[in-house]
Amino acid sequence: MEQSNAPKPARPARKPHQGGRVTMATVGRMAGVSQVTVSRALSDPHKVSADTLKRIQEAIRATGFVPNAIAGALASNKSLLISALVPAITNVVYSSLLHGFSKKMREHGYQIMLSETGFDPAEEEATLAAHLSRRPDGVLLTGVRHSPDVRRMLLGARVPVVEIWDITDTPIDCCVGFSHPDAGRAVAEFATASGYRKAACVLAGDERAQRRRQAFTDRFTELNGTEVVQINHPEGPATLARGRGALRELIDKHGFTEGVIYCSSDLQAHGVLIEARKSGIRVPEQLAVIGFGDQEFAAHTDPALTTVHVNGEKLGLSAANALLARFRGEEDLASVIDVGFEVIRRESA
Amino acid sequence: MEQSNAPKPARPARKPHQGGRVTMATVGRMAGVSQVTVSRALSDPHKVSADTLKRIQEAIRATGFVPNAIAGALASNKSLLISALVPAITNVVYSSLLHGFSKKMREHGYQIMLSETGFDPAEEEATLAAHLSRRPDGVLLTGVRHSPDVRRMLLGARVPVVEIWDITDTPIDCCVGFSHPDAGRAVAEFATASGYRKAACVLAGDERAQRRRQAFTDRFTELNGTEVVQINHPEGPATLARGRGALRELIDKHGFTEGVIYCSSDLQAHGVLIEARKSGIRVPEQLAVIGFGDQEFAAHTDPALTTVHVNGEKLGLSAANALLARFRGEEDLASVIDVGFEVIRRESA
DNA sequence: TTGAAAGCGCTAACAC
DNA sequence: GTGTTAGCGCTTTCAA
Repeated sequence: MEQSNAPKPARPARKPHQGGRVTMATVGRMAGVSQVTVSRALSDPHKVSADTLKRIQEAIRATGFVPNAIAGALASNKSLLISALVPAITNVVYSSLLHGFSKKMREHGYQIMLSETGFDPAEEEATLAAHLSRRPDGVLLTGVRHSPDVRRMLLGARVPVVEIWDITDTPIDCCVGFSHPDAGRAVAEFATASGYRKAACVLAGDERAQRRRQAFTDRFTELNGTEVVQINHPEGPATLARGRGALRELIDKHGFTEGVIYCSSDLQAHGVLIEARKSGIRVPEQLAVIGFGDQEFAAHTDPALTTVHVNGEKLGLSAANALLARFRGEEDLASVIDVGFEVIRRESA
Repeated sequence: MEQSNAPKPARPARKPHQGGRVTMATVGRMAGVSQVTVSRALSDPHKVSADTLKRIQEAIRATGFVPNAIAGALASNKSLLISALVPAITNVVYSSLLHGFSKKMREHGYQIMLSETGFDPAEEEATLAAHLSRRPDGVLLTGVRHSPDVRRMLLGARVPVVEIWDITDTPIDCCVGFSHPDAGRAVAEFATASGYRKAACVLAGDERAQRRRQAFTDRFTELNGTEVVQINHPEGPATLARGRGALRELIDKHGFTEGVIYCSSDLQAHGVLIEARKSGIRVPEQLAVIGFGDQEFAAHTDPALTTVHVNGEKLGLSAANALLARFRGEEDLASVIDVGFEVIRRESA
């Protein structure tokens, strides 16, 4: 009887997946080469002889082979996935950022895993955890204020991170954005220089809008010695309806009928414009209006909206470049990229 | 000398990854159990004794273990990833769909891999191929017109697919949307019933907008026996600026100064409204305006915009439910879900 | 230029 | 309740 220190005949511990899946092995068999050669043909075609390459390509076509990036990711420890967290994709500010960002990343073979956080830190944390388990090669976060757990998770994952739409001296890894307080102050100075001595703020939105408002208010008061009237809707999105309501409130409750109104978004500013027109208030003669964001429509309202321009698509692109540079392992990377902003004078102020 | 038909001592064919990565094995070692038990503790906690469970959870906390979903996906053949392709995320129509869709999917543990196709079939094809290599568990496509290659790839991947924002009798798998021609006809009938005998179409956008326009035109002509004036900007996005320009063109080149103007989007309709006001044209007395989409602002323009409402978030939710039902392997699944639309009469027509 | 072997970190299947 | 084994489909390494 044969000695049996040879390896035991393997017991099938597991049924194979449902039949028919085409793998590199299948393709290789068809082309008369091994599985590795197929892998090489795909990742480094010039490391394979022209003849085999052709046979492999034919086999791929014939079988309809689609490489399994999951297996590739596991083996190479590169997922080619980028995790992107934004507060709300229905907000054009963020979706246009993403547009520029993902375009660039896609060109380099990365796909975007996208989630909304709804301005909620707890949601951000939970979503980030879910994303990190998918082992993204990079992470895009909106804003620079994050929970300690978010920072900890990110640091632990040793993954490049870019925070956008704001800047700070202490980014997790790097940030691309602009100073919101600076923007608020710039508007206050612009308004003052334009001769307005009274002001109101119309706010709806996130913590960044709050900081713009605060800086505007402080600076305007400092320059003009007058209080700034505040209309705040911190909860929920900035909408045209809220802009209209805000002007009503300003007029009816605050008797605010002259001066400048600084809105936290173009959409609200547009609402103010509409309500002003409806109420027979002339803009900018009686009331001036300044928006924020310079969305497409801002140049085409009547009167055209004076606002603050930020190049969202370029910002998204810079963010992508920051990540890509990190993937390349470049040294001396900037950790704070300030893309700035610009006050655009049109007709409304 | 010992006989050597025993397996050869393994030669390290590959260096291990950089040190320090925490795996289930690490956690198990720390908790005094095997790796599988850790796996079970995570996926089926009640299959593990309370005591071990506690030790495992402690070990997880202590090590900062984050499960590797890539490895899980490879082993289980489930990626928990959904591929979503939309024409443009900066268009609120699509982003609000996505909002509802991804919310629901996320609740069930799925993450969204998102790409834009820019209304370009070739782009859609290339992006889909990239997505499919990531082995998504489901695919969301916008529209029902896709290249043969797209259909072939999808069928070959044997993955549930939901096509949204349009319907057809021959979906790849299933579709959730509404009939665009029906919507166009409904507007024609609404306009006719409202007493308008002359009409113009202002169009910018995709093939679906084209079909609405065509149906509107045919039906309006059929009912009123009058030609419908056409302003077409098939390339590029629908914008406020284009709406304004369209009205100028209608007035200056076509002498169109009475009747109803049907726009392919609310944004353009809003542009028409603004231009009309600026030109001293009364709406709806002289010119009536109808939009499409019922975006948030539509109810708050002045005059308020008459438009066609489609519940985008609900549509996204239905799409998610359709996929989830397929994941559950339910039988007798509807392959065409018509969510309908509604003409909303406000002040502009 | 090609191939063999090992292993990425997990889940499925089965035995105890 | 827990462990053992095999394997998911690739990439990496080394040898030829």
